[in-house]
Formats: sequence, structure tokens, C-alpha cells
Amino acid sequence: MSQIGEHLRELRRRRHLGIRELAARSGISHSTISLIERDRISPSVDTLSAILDALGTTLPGFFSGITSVVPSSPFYSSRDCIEIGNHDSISYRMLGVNFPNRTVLMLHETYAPGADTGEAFSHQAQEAGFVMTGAVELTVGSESRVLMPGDGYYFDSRSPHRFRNVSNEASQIISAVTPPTY
Amino acid sequence: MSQIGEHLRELRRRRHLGIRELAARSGISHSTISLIERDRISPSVDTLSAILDALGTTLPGFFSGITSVVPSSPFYSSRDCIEIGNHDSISYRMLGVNFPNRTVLMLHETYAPGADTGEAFSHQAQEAGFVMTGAVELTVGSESRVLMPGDGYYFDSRSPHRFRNVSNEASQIISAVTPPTY
DNA sequence: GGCAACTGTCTAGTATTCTAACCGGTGAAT
DNA sequence: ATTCACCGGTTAGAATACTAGACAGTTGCC
Repeated sequence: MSQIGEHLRELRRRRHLGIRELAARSGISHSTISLIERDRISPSVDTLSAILDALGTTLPGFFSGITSVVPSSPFYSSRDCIEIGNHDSISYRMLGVNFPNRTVLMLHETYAPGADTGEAFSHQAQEAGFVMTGAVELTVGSESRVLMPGDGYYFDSRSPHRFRNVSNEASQIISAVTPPTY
Repeated sequence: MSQIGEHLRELRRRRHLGIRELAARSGISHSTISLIERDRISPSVDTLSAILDALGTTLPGFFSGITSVVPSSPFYSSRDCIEIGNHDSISYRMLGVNFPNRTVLMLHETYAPGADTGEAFSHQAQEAGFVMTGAVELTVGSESRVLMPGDGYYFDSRSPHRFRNVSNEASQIISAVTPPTY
């Protein structure tokens, strides 16, 4: 929304390009670019991608350069941690909701007895965590192991992985994923 | 962009969320999400951002580039977590010792009653953590607060910060720092 | 067998982005 | 001072994203 227009305009100016010239190179009309740069419209990903192409940039590069200037409070009480799981048998409570340019996804995970994530496949990221309560069977690739409180894990998320609560009480894990693609 | 839909669908499935549930949380209609996931339309940045918000992800995280890493053994029992603290009153037990190209420093921190880190500056990084037991007074910049079990924090490590155990029992924190500037 | 509560897809209509053409302003050459 | 070339901004109309609601398939309960 906000910084996109400003950021785009700066990228263009840095290359000493006019709006019309950028339009010609990207195949997007100059009026559209003008509107985007002044935050009058929110471009589609296709449109933005075409423009960035002409600037020699990429979508990841573009968004990694955006930094919010809004400072947020460093403290998060229990109720500030928003739920991003499916509520039923598995709870994922996320930390740092409004943190600008968050680079790590920190979670407080709670699994009901018998809860199972099912197999999840490659997202390019790294995952680490400690088991706090209960007992969790973690499968990564073809390996499997039951982790007890105090134990932990660290694996590349590109390997298919799966968590299963094998205790008869709630299992809790504190985990971190970076980049926060989960 | 063809892989956007597939990527988005996988993110959603990984959380065991239905299209309708995600729609309700993001404020975007379920039909739109369906169309995006099947690459029938190219979402506007606003729309995509709203959806990613509900998934606990960010635009930079979503578009972040591909890094290939060869995984080692993903499991770490308690005794595999090496101590990097000073052993006296503060313990820092690190996860993923020999993980190649580690991008996050995951710690199990234990503070004896009264233990105090003193004021610390750090390199550019981000820190997040959950308090598990005890009570910890955290000071970041000029702000200070006592965090109880279940509470957490997330701040930019460039701000001077300090941890102090204000309970009469051991306080434990599970934390993550990225990049692992240690 | 229903019936209810899900799942994801499809369609008709609305809202928004995007384009083409036009607008006034600047500066340089004649 | 006119003309020309360029700049970015504005605006109807075309193209596309987005929404509400209907549809079919699946699961599970009675």
C-alpha cells in the first residue's frame, strides 16, 4: 500500500528514467505507472512484476528493500499473540504481529493429544524449535524421532516434515522459522 | 506469475486452513482466493498482502529468493544443545550447532534468580522470544516491562537491551535471533 | 437413506485497475 | 513568440480483479 509508490519512484529516478520511458520498456502504460507511484491504485502482481523487470529488479528484491518506519512496541503479552492455526487440535500463536519487516516467524505451538500436522512439503526456509511439554514425534524426510521436553530440532524446511503429539497431554513447542514463509 | 498460486495454496494447506476460513480471516472473498491459487487472476498487491497477513507471512517473506541448503540430522536432544553462556547465573543453550548455513540462532536461556545480562548492544538483527517460567524484566531502549510465562518479545537488536530475572526461581526463555550474529 | 456441515469451483455482476487520449507546464531551438 | 519535444498528471472507456451466491462433491452423524 503505502511505501510501494514511493519506493518505485525512487528506483526509477535512481536510474534516470522518465515515466514514459519506463512505460515503453515495461509494456505498462505511463498513466498506470503514474498512478502507482502516487499510491492511487494498488498494482496487480503481474503489472508490478513487469515494471520491476524493466528496472532490472525482482519482486523479492523490491519487497526486501521496503522497510516500515513505524516503530512498534517490543512487548507482547499472551493475548497479543494472534492465532494463525486452525483452532481445533493445533494452535499456532504468532509473536511480533506488527513488527516491521519481520524476518523470523516465532510461534508458540500447542498440540492436543494425538494431533498431527500431516506431511508438509518444501518451503525454502529453516526451522528450529524446543519441545516444552508433552512428547512430539517429528518426522523429517525419512527420519523420525520422539522429542521430549528440553529436546529440540533444527532442519531445512525443504525436507518434508511432520509433527505428531504422541503423549496423552497437550504438547507445546516454541519454534522459529526464517524467512517467515512458514 | 505462475508459481504464486501454487505457493499460496501450499502455505494455506500447511496450516490446515480451508479457503473459506482464510477468506474470513483476511477479509478477501473465498472465490478470489480460489482464483488466485489456480492462477486465474493476478492479485493486486493489496489483496495479496491482506491474505499473507492472515497467514502470518509478509510480502518480502513470500517473495524471498531460493537458497539451497544441504540438511544435516534434524534432531537435537537436550545434551546436543551446546552451552554458549557463562554458566554462572545465565545459561544459553544453542540449537543446531552444526547446521550448515544457519540463518537463525535458537536459544534455550535459563536465568538464576536475580541474574542480569547488563546492557547490551548488538549488530543488526532481530530478536524474538517467549518467557516460559519465572518472570523477566526486559528493557529495550527506554522502555521496560516484566514478562510472565506465555508473554513474549520481538525487537530490533540494534536497540540497547537488557534481561533481568525478577522472580525467586529460575527464569527460562526460548528465543531466536536472526541473522545469527554471534 | 437423508440431512447437515464441510470442501473447492463456477458464474453473473460489481468494483477496481489499466489504457488511450488529452491536459497544462517546462525548456530549448528557431 | 512560436514551435517542437519532452515531462508528469488527469480522465473516459476498456480490461481485469474481485464479490456474492449457487453448484457439486465429500464426510460424518442419526
